[in-house]
Amino acid sequence: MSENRHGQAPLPTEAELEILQILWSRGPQTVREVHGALRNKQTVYTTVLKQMQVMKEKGLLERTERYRSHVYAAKQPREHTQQRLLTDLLQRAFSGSAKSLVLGLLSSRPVSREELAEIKQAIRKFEEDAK
Amino acid sequence: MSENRHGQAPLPTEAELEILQILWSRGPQTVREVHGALRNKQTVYTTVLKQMQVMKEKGLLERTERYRSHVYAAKQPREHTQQRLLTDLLQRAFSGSAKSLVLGLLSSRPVSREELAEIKQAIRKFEEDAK
DNA sequence: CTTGACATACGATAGCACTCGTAGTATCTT
DNA sequence: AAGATACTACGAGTGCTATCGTATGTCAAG
Repeated sequence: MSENRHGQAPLPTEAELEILQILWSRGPQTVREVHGALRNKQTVYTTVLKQMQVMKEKGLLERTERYRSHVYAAKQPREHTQQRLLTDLLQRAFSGSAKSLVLGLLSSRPVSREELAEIKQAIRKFEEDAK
Repeated sequence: MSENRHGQAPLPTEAELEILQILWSRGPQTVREVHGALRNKQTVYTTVLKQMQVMKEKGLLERTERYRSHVYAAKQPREHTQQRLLTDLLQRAFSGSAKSLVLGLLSSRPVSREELAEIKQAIRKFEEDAK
């Protein structure tokens, strides 16, 4: 009853994504530690606990029992989840057109020269890797 | 009580976006017409009606009274909403890094030669317009 | 004028995300 | 041993989305 049929976990919600970000950047953490990292949000300890329990049930997190407290880790790497979220938006909002997505990205806000250079570099990097 | 404080409507939800897509591509429509365009979803007429009423309340749609039935139109153009959705995802999932977003976009699935060319062209187009 | 077709308005419900309080349990300290 | 401390488990409430059924209004044809 816990996992999905294809072992494919659902896309994380807003609050779940925040927790994942912490686990991705800091590595496996206890609930206490995650709660500490979220202190800017005024959310109570047991809320974070409950949320991470639900995420484990959904297959978003893995849990390793430990001496005193449990340690949670993201089940999927950051890039994988980012790509799934992006693909989802690409379909829903851009009808699958990567071109208009990129165009939208550039015109959505002032893009610095550095940022543009980085983007172009990302494309070159991809072209290299493709060979 | 209808509009937002800044006249800034909330981001559309999944189902709302589907309705917006129809209005963007076909222009202003009655509920009956939108319902017709959604016949693949097995959703009842009054559901679509209610949804569009809510969207008007949120400021996502405009309504013009008419002889017998109302006509609804998207309040914001497609590009504007696409950009807001994209910016939202950029912040939430990519910590604002446009570079990793583009990289994620490219590696998320097989990208055809044509698609890649289109993307590069989009960037050139943006660089032109920037001058 | 009555009836049928077609429209809007709106209440009720189910599901999900998020939140918190309380209870239970194990460990540490004195 | 007893109380303080720290952790997990879980029920329950709130708010929002999506859905549908029913009530109501309007017009046109007979």
